[in-house]
Amino acid sequence: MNMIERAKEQVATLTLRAYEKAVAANLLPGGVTMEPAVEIPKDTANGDYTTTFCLAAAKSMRKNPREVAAILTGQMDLSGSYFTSVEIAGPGFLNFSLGTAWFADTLAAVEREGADYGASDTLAGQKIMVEFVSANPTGPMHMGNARGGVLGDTLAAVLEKSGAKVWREFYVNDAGNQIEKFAKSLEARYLQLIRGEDAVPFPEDGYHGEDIKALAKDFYELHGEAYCSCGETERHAALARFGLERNIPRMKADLERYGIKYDQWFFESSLHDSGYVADTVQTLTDMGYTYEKDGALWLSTARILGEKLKLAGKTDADIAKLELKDDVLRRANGFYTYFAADIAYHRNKFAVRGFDKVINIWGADHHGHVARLKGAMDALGLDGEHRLDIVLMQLVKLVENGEIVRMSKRTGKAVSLTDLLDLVPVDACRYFFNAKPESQMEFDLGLAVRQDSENPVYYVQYAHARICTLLKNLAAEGWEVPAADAVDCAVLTDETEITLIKEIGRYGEVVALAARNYDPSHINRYLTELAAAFHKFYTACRIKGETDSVLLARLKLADTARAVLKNAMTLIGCAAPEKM
RNA sequence: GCGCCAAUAGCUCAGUUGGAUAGAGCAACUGCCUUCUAAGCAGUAGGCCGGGGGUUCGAGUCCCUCUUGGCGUGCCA
Repeated sequence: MNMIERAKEQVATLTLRAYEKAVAANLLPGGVTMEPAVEIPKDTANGDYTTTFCLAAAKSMRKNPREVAAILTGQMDLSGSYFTSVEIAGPGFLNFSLGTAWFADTLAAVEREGADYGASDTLAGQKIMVEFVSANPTGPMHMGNARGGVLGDTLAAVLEKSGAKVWREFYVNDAGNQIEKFAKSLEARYLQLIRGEDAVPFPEDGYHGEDIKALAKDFYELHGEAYCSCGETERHAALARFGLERNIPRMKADLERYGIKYDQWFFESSLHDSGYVADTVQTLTDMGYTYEKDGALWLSTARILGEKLKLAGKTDADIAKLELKDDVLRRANGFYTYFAADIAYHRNKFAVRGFDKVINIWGADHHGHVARLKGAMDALGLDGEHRLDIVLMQLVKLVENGEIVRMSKRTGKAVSLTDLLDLVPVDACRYFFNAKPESQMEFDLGLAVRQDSENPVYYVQYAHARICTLLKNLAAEGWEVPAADAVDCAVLTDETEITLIKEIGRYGEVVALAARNYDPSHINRYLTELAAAFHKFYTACRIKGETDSVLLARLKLADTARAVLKNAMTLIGCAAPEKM
């Protein structure tokens, strides 16, 4: 249980105990069974914790909420608790104020738990896969992939911190139509090198990027004209294989520069080769979810989703309005669609590899796919509704000189991750891209280049470096950081000291929130607030030259702040430098 | 047309399950370094929380509706 949960639990217990005493003394009617709701007021003038119990329970007691509150405070015994006072406020809030017992417990918890501080076991025993980026291996990755990479990796870390066993996976789309398109594009560039640019037309829907030309050139230098006169199928296969063998290691290298490492790179082709796609489609057919039309095999998506919506309480008219459509699984030409492979892939995640939960980070442009994939999992009896979660991430709008730069592989104007990292340091990228997934973001290239002290990541890193120097200077004078139980928290009375301890104590709650909401950006904001709390403390309170008990308590407080800053920065993948 | 996401300070965004006087950073302005890192701190200014209805003790938050922006609605992936 984290420090906030412990305090909240005490508020609820104290309130209920006071209520029971009031009932026993015939001051209030009995029979109220509701659990007191405990909140943290926005304004600390209203205490550190507040309960709305009196507001909520007053009605059934046929009393005024303030009256109930007055009776409860009269019966309340705070001795031995974290709290030093309880006050009635506003329409009937009960406001509790924290005392040194909670401060001491917080410092002790950070000391005891070390790198595990902030961790919980809320997801213990859960095997979770986070699949993210999964960019097409047909070209370099772009800004949207950078955001997905940071988001996925940080989310995975946050879930790990909550006790889950997390598997990071990259799905490599090395089969299907776009690989064929990739091969045809390479083929055109390759033949152009041999026969001249005007002699070979470039496919209209091919990949126009410079990287394709470069790959074709490398291929030509390696194989010469050997693949000029062979059959088209053989040439396509050779070119595609060559291209993928070049591109995939580059993607790995780019992601590693961001500190992102996967447990597995899963190849779509393996699902086709093993017959698992065919088997999955056959299974759906055996279950009666498919039919043939116009030579293709269709999945009855409309029926599957329609029945699901009906169970959820939608009317036939509502459902009709959605104009649900069926999907092709196997084309008339005999090839399986991407959708069929994706169903097989997700069936594999659940049925073969046994993940309890699968989280996919997708670009918002794929959202039309969410319901269909979940429906297909439901049809297979794998409960996609509850076990498959899709985090939709809005795309990054790249802006340069006020102009929007399109991020498309086809136009070839994309800014690659490599380019980006040459401009902006990794820490800044990780911090910047770790934003709320559903918010659209603009990335101004001009701004990125001169992103130095303006970037909030430096604010946070500076706080950490500042503490490290401070500790070093004090150590040189013979002052060692004391153990928590040797610190007298009663001397920590300055407002900035108390705010800082409260920030430190809040960390576990922030991690839990980030995990619950699948939104690791909570950690970013927390870091800014923790750093601010330290900077304010540092400005208001001196350490050197104070009396021993004050010096030691402040030294311990600073060191504890340092530990939590480092803990949280590590969690989001940012370095915590010891000097700047 | 239908669907998903968004709309809060000049800009980028916070705002937990509905709670008390809506917050922070950047930009602007004013102060603070002979004493532990000024990449910092203190202060000033900046708001019909897109519009309108509803639900209730109480709405930025929930429901309806309208407006604006992004995205989707392929035998593409």
